Amino acid sequence: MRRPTITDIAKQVGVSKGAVSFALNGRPGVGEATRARILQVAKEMNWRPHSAARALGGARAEAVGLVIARPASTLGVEPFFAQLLSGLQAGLSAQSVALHLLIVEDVEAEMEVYREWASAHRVDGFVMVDLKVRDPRIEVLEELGAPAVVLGGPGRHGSLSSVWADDREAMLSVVDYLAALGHRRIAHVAGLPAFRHTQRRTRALRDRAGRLDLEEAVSVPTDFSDAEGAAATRTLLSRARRPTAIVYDSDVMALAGLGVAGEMGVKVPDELSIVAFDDSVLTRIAHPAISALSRDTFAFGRQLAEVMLEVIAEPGLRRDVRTATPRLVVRESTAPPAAWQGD
Amino acid sequence: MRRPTITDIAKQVGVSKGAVSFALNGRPGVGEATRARILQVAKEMNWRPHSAARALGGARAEAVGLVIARPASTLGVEPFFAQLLSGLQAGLSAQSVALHLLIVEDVEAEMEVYREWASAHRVDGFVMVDLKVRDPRIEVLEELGAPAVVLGGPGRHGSLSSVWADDREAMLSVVDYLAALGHRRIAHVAGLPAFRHTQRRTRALRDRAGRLDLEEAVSVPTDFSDAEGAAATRTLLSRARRPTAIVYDSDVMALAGLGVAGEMGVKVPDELSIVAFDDSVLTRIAHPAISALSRDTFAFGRQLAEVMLEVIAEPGLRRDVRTATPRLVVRESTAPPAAWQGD
DNA sequence: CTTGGATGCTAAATCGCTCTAGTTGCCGGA
DNA sequence: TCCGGCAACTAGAGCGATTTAGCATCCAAG
Repeated sequence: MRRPTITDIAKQVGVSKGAVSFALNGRPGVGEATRARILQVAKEMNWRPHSAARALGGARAEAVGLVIARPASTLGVEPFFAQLLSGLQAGLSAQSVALHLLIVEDVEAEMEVYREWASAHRVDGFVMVDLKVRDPRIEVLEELGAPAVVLGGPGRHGSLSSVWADDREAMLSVVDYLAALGHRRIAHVAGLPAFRHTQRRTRALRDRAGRLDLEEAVSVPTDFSDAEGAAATRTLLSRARRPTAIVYDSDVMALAGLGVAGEMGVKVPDELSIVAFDDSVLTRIAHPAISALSRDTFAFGRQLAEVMLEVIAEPGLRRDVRTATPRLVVRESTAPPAAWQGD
Repeated sequence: MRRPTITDIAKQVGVSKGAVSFALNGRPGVGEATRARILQVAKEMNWRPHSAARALGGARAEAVGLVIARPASTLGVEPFFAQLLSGLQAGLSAQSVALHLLIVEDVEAEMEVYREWASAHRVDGFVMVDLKVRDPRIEVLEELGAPAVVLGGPGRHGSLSSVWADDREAMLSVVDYLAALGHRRIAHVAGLPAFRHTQRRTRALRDRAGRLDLEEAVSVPTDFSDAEGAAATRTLLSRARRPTAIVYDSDVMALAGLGVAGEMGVKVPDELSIVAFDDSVLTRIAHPAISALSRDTFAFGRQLAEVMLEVIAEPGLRRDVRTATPRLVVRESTAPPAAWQGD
């Protein structure tokens, strides 16, 4: 048995297709009695809209697209994305807008999907994550003229809207705190250098190190994996004068680093303080629990949704929203350095 | 400037729409020379297909749907899904079939999405995960007549195809190993009792406990969260005669349990052995590293894709594929119980 | 009694593509 | 020379919805 169409409903009720369309979309053009009968029959026949047909007509797709180009192994462990997705979806579904998520191999594929979805009216707008230094996706989205919101900033995202947290500010607060505890040799196990936020964090550390006159402040780039996080930690702790504090760009790497410290007999927090960018179950589960920069990622996703809906409603609008700066939650992994005896 | 359509191409080349359609889809009906010219112009105009229009005509959507009804907090930490997705996508994209992923609040919403996507021809088939005891989704999918593959089994999924790993066999291997080490009191921190696989694991433990004449073998249900995993562990370890081994239904809960053991001064593995169902970075990162039931989740996803494509190609076909049983990888968290002195 | 404007509805065009049923032109065979 | 057959291509219907133009009908005001 075929799926019912508005034509079937029209026949059944004895009115025209147009009338049915008006009734089902709650717009004027039909009387109350007819409208009620149409809705009744539609329900009985278990009718539901054919989104492809709607899209053809040029109507709203009532969906936004999110394409992520990342190896799944990275994606899996980071609670950040799941939380973000959850918030995003909550915000969108309030206006019954769906979220179309696709995970692809690389940025090339990601841009191709943008083009396809845009030209097929599959979505009304895009959310772009993992802003890179000189990001080619910006240009594609601008060219397509599709509403888009970039997660990340500030700046460097052309004419697109953005929602961002201040990574620089967050990093400064961590460095200040560690310096106040007495740390003079601080290392930073960073993420992919191609990411804008990695760059901002790295630069923040360097800037502040100069101002505070720290003895050492290195950033070691990694690919965000636990393996490279562990390797970087091993290298750092093998030095003659090893750092007394390490800041990790993700919770997974922090956990891996904690493991390496244990394996090398370096006591946390007595001989080494550890701080993680991004908070999650992992930092709380660990022993000792890891001090982390925490933020309400769910709320972040919600804000993203809000901005997205605004931009869709009013194309051409450009919004730049700065969200709350992640705040340092101190747990058991940070303490004054062992050798600290005043300045 | 409007997006180019086949009509534009037809005009430009000087042929009919039909010819263009034939050429672009690589089917007979046009000469080689014309075909080449059409493809050339299509490329120049940067044309790409409008999937909605295709779907309207009743053609393949070249996409499969995966809807997950889970709180994002659970989703985020478990690497299982990301790995699975990755494998699934790899398998599908080999035939350039896309994957449409949606995360929803509950099973009701999930079924609604099934109906919508099916009636809108948005996907050619569905992958269903998290098979429940008496699962209402089975009926919906059968009624829709859409090709579908269930992850989980064996049995209890009506006329739908399935891909599954033998949870029972896996649990038995763990229990046998622990018993061989000398453990007589084994606990099981289980997942949601509504899940089929939770049920199978629980039953396997109970069955084997009888056969091996164990002193104790309890299963404690949880919601898969680290919080409940920790709470269950606390309760178990607070008993007068506490278990000497605990099997956790997920890696996250195992990690949480390990934390609780540390906090209560129970030494792992000397006083307590820990085993995790599902392997990942987390079990390797932990200290001591956690013994876990490991499987190639990526390959699992790939197999899922294969079966999905087969079922789409030949509707009505029913396949039941049993994949490799997860194998126990022994790490540092398992050992003979401290008090063990022969029988 | 006529006119004007709502109101309630219909008919048909439209969106981009696929696919079937022709139509045309050319080649080879009798 | 004529015809059958095939390859190459065209015309146009159809997919399920939206949307616009237009047509009755009815009521109120002049």
